[in-house]
Amino acid sequence: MQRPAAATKRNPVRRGPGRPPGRSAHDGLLADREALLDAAERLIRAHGPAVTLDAIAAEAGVTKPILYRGVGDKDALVQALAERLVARMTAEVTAMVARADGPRERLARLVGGYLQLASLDHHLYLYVTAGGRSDDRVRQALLLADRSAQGFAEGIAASRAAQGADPAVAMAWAYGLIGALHFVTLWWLRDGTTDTEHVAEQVTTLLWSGLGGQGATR
Amino acid sequence: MQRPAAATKRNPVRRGPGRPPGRSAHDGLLADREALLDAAERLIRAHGPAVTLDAIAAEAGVTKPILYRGVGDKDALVQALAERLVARMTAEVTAMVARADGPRERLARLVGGYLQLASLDHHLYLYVTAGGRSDDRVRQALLLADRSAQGFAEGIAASRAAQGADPAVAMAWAYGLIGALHFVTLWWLRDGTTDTEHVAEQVTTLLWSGLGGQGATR
DNA sequence: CCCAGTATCTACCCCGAGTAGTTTCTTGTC
DNA sequence: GACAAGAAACTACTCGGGGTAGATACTGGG
Repeated sequence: MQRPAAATKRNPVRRGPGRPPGRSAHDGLLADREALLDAAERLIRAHGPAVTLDAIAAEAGVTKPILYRGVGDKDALVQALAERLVARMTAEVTAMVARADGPRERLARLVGGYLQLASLDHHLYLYVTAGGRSDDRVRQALLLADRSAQGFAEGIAASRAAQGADPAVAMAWAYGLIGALHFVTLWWLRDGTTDTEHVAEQVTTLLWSGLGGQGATR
Repeated sequence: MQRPAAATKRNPVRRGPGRPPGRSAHDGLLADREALLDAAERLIRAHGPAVTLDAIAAEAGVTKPILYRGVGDKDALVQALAERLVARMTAEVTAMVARADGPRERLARLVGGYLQLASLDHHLYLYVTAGGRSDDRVRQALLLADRSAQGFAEGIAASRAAQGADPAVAMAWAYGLIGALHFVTLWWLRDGTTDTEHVAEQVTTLLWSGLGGQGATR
């Protein structure tokens, strides 16, 4: 029940718990949600997907409870980062796709863009696709997919409907597409045997023409 | 430096560390590698993918160090279980595929078999695809894929060569295929909106004819 | 000036992976 | 057959990361 040691009012030797002295509120603009997520991204980019929540909080200049208040638990962090990553990738890929001629070329740009963006952010990509702690492993694995499948599915359904084909396949196709992209990305990030363009072209061919390959020669 | 309590020679009240009395060696045939893996599978099937190594050891009638001696660390366990699962799935799917007519029908059986077998063993499937602890998350995600991609790739390369097409796409296609199957499986296991056959048919169509869909009407 | 309320930190808990060290059994040797 | 060296198997620990409780300092209204 006694002050730990010689911790007089302005003594910087802090020991016990409690809000630290100094630092009046609104001092720096620390610790809002976006700043926390920015710090997490920075650290993951720099140190790989194995960073701890303590380290992320420290990078943001705060401590764990603040991180929990602002973002939530680790699953929530992963989910928030996934949403930001998906938003960025979607925007970039959409822009790439817009500058394309036929539908096949659009697919080619999508595949190439996905590979390229994932490799640029590959630590973050890994954190988001495999970083979770949840018992519900499925949620983690499908996080990226869930966020982008809706958009994919709409595109697929619209395209199919325009062709007079059944649009009900959209969801299954969306997850299949993303799964294919994801695994090829992981494989390519790990082994990196071929160059991007080559792999992208191969995957595009698979996704466009299928194993049946009626149009595969190209 | 004294015996904990009243633990006389035949007193079943064991306290301190040390090999337990009784149990002469070769008593029961416990604790060989296969028995350990069997116990792990049993427990995962029964209790989901969140089982601990302690629990697995207990299920096998031994303790953690024995599990480590027989199998290795958690990554090794996951890998060993993945190999067994892949072996079983490959055998079953191969048998199914053998009873099929054309190449498209073979693909359809492969897809359907994959979905069906994964759903039968879905806890184990999740443990193997998402259960690892490794910092190298990629390895975990690709474990199943690595084990089966080789076989897929050979099949693809052979088929392509027979058609006079470039077999170099085989590896990329194999990972793409498995990724598509895996994500559709996860999605379907989680949401389960449609019945197996329907989803399998949709995925088969995607993989056989692609998004281009020159032969998509079937 | 004081008190309620709020912000933030330190120090802890929990749980699971992995390991050290102790005890018992076995087997070879005299 | 007694004994010692070594193998086998256990208990109990450390370590590390996620998550939380409780202590302490700042802020603003009465």
